[in-house]
Amino acid sequence: MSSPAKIIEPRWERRKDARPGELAAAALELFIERGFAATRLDDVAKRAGVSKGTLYLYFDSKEDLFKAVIREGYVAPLAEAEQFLATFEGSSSDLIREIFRRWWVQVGATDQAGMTKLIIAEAGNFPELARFYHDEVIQRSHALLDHAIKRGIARGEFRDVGHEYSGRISCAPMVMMMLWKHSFAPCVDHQIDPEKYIATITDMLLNGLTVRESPRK
Amino acid sequence: MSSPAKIIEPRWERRKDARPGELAAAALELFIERGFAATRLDDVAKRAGVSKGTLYLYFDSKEDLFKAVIREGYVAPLAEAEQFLATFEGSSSDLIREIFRRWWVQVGATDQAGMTKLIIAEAGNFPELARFYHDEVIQRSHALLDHAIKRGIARGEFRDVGHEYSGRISCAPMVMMMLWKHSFAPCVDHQIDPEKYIATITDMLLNGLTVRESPRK
DNA sequence: TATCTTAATGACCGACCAGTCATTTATTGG
DNA sequence: CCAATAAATGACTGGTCGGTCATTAAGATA
Repeated sequence: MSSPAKIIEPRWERRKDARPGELAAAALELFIERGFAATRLDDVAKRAGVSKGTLYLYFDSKEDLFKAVIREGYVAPLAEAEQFLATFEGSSSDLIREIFRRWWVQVGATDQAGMTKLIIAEAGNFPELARFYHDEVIQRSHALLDHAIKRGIARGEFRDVGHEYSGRISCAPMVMMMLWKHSFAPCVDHQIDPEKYIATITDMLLNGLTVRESPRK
Repeated sequence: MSSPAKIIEPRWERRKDARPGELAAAALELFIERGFAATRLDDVAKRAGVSKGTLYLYFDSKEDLFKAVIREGYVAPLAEAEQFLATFEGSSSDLIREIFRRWWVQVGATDQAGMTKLIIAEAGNFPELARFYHDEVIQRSHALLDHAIKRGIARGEFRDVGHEYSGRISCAPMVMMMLWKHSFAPCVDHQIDPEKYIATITDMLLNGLTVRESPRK
């Protein structure tokens, strides 16, 4: 009944180097999907194609795994954005538009966007991680927008709207779209069209609601 | 050894009418503090001064308790806001300003604001609850702002910014402030001044960033 | 091919918690 | 004062999941 040339598959392979990365990637997916507490390490291991015991060969605890995922996640599209801002030469309106566009392509549309929700959700349980994320990501994002707005003011393109909260407020609709994508979007049928949404943001942000005597582009 | 005039304290009292409200209030506090999944019903009961068994006399399940908390906190202020909008007679700019002001006083500054974070955090694990919150709170909030903007357009006060996302975008900065208050604010020292923040929102929302030929109030 | 090292396994433990229900006791009404 | 009623209790159950460890077997070495 058994084929004569049967190849015996090994039950598992030794891949010491690849395991941590694969486990962290699996954990990222599940943390984003379910949150920290609700993610079972059995599931993380299964998604990485190993057993839970193997996970504990590479990470001391669930929290250790979480920290590893966070550290690995704060990549440098932000650094790139800061570079872009420093060398941009067009109008400040175009700069704002371009920042939002890149933000969406490089972060918002990727899995990384789910990290925002994750951190907000777990901030209470892991204040030290929240602080880290705040300093490395949030602070810098706000500063980026703030800087773009200051540039506009300095060039006489923008009104002086006060420098304390303008960056934060500008970011809010983008952040909300990312949060939406990873919270309500999967369970209600009301999807957001990113392109149209971003177009509306920039229009509202730049031109405001009230009518103008002399409308601008 | 025992005093002769000893008053025997009853171990508990019958207070059928007061229990549900007290339990819901205790649940709100703990849900905000720890999240939905991490809140133990034993603790809710203890904080309300009863046993867990009593909780189940008034609520069918943990989810049922959650829905009761939502209904109690949001439904009334929203209905009031809808009523306010329908009868408001001033300028649409003032209407927007007043909506934000009331939003903050009635929800944002209260414990209820923490439910927003909670729902975003747990939406993936409890889609039923997310749907409920979406239909009862979010949809109506967006519609409210949207309606105010439409009113402004109809009266020739506002530009037509497209009706698909304008309500949602207008809400975003307020929602972000509520999220901030219940996530990062407790663990970083960067506090937000609500009054100043709201003033900046309304200014930016109404007037936009770009300079005007003829500035408005 | 025989032996050794260690990556990987998975059964197991103990703590935790939503939800149940038989029992207790405050309150009411005759 | 004495049932009768039902509000409230808290021990208990069944299932879940983070973390452990004795065992297994893949791959290296000679």
